[in-house]
Parts: sequence; structure tokens; C-alpha cells
Amino acid sequence: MAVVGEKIITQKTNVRSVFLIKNGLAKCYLTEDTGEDFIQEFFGMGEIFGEIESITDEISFCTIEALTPTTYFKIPRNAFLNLVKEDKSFNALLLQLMATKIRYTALRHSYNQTHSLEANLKRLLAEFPELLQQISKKDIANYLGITVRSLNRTLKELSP
Amino acid sequence: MAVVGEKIITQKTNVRSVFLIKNGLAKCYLTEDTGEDFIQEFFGMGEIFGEIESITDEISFCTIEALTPTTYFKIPRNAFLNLVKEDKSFNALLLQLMATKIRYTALRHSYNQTHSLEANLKRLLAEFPELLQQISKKDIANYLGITVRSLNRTLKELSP
DNA sequence: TACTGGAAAGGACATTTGTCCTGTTTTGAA
DNA sequence: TTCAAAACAGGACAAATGTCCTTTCCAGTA
Repeated sequence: MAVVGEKIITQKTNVRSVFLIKNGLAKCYLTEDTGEDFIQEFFGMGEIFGEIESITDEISFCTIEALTPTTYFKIPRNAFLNLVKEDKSFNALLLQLMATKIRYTALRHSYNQTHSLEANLKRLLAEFPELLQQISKKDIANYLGITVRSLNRTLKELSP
Repeated sequence: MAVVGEKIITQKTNVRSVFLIKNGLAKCYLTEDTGEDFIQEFFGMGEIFGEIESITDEISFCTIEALTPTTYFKIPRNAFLNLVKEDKSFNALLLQLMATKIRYTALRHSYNQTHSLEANLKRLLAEFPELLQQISKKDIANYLGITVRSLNRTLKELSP
């Protein structure tokens, strides 16, 4: 269980477990040397994280922070790696998840880089209509890689 | 073997094999409805593609096109999936590759979105000093998600 | 050889996005 | 309830980036 604002994983530290969200919403972000945050994705029910670090055996490249009270299953790294090694269906499931994530991420970044901010925002709000109620403007702006000022401007243009 | 400009995989078609590059350089890009291309990455010796589509069993989300004469190993999809299922060390290697790709891609996009074009270009040229000799400006611009005009401007600012 | 198309370079201007502010509203803790 | 800090909103201007265009150069080919 994590309260709002709590960091479940901290960037540049060791990851000793893999997490599966039972309930709640968390953001996954990288803090750059400039002090800016880049939000890579949001995690909701059923989503998993910590698996990348467990497989590559490197420190975490991102921070996971609860946006709402968040509950999760926590699987120790060794248990996870054993499951991957010994359980064929778990292994297959993990491969599916990772392949899907690679594919989805590629499609998203491609869309974002080739479309206007207005188009990106429309698409985002169409996919998550409740987004503005759930997440701060700062976070949405960081997700889109823009400033809050630009976000506000574009929101206004969207609904005149 | 693929000649320059040849498409090894075409976007939105079925992928029947997994490829491993022996020699040469290829670009991996997505063409959007706007007609613009987004270059996701460049593939060189030892790199693999087609594995995502083979695992998720979906049509290709990108095109792979040879930039130089390119030779490769071609593994039929079924043979690949069998290897993944039956060969533990191959399976582990694939997991490593995919996890590394997810990690690397996240780091790259985070850097790109939080830094100036000038910083991104510097970083890219530091990592691949020969890039300008090997790849057209159009491709570099598509990779960075900018126009050739902006690329030229920034290149000039970089070396006055 | 002469021509054609693609890549490159960069000027001039338009548009988008960021920066810096100032003020208001909301939220959470004392 | 009261106060401080954060979130929100948006004006005015600056900076970055794109669009459109003309020119040059070079490779390949009729």
C-alpha cells in the first residue's frame, strides 16, 4: 500500500522486487539533470513494473510514484526470476507483455512526434476522458513533453 | 541480402520471419497518416527485428529498409517461437534484449524531450561521429523529429 | 553530352512554444 | 478557521521551429 506522493521505486536505486498494481494509479517518470521530469507512462490496475530492472540487473531508470492511494502485490526479485525461468506460461505471458509495451511505445512516440500538440492532446483526452480530473496539469504537461502554459493554450483552442 | 532502399519488412504487412543483421545498416521507421516518417532506430550488425511481431502475432508496425547493402540471417517465425519455447538460454537472451531495448528507449525519449535540439544533436553526434557521412539529413531529421531546416540551423550553430 | 531528380544550403517570414510575470483559486496542515 | 504552499489561468514578449522558396551541386541515365 502506498499513499499519495509515495515513491514505490526511486530512480537510480536498486530494485529488489517486481510490483503488480491491485488498485490505484501511479506515474512512472524520469528526472533529468536539468531538473525536469519526463513522465513515461501511467500505471493502473493490473500493470507491472520493476521487471525491467530485475531482468537487466541494473539500478532503476525511473521513479514510480502513487498518484492515488495504491495497493499492489510485491514479488521478490528472486522469486520473479525463478518464475520466469521455471514457469513456461508465466514466461510466455511476460514476453507478451514486454513485446506489447515495445510496440505500443513505438506507436505512441511516432504519433506524438509527427502530429501537432493539438492532435496529441485530442487523442490523449479521447483515450482517457477523465484525465483532467485525475491528474494535475503539470503531470499531463510532463507526459506530453510541453509546458503547462502550452497545455492551457491548447486546451482553450480545443473547446471554444 | 538487401540492396540499398530495399524493404526487408513493410509496415502493416504480416511478418513471417525474424531477422538478424550480419552486416550493413538499416532504418526502422513508421509512416504516419500525415505522410511523415518517424525513424524509431537504426539497426546494425548483430541487431534483431521482427521478433516483436512474431511474439504478439500482429502485423508489422514499422518498415525496415536497408540504408547500405545489408546481409542477414532469416529465421522462420515458427522456428523462432520454438527456440523461445524450448531453448532456455535463447529465451533468457531474448528477455535481456527486450528489457534492454525498453530501458534504452525510455532513457532516449526522456533525454530528447527534456533537452534542447542542440543538446540532442550534440549527444547524437558524439555517439555516432560518422552519422553525417552515412545517413541523409532527411533521415537524421526524421529520427530527431524535426525538419531538415532546423537540423541545418542547429548544425551551423554547433560549429561556428 | 545534356538532362533530370534528389540532396543540400540557407533567406524570409509565419507559427508554435517557452519564459516570465501577476493574480486568483484550491488544498492541506497547524 | 487561518495561513502558506501549490495548482491554475492567462497576458506579453522572446525564442525556437516550421513553411515556403530559390539556388547549387552531384549522380545517374537517356
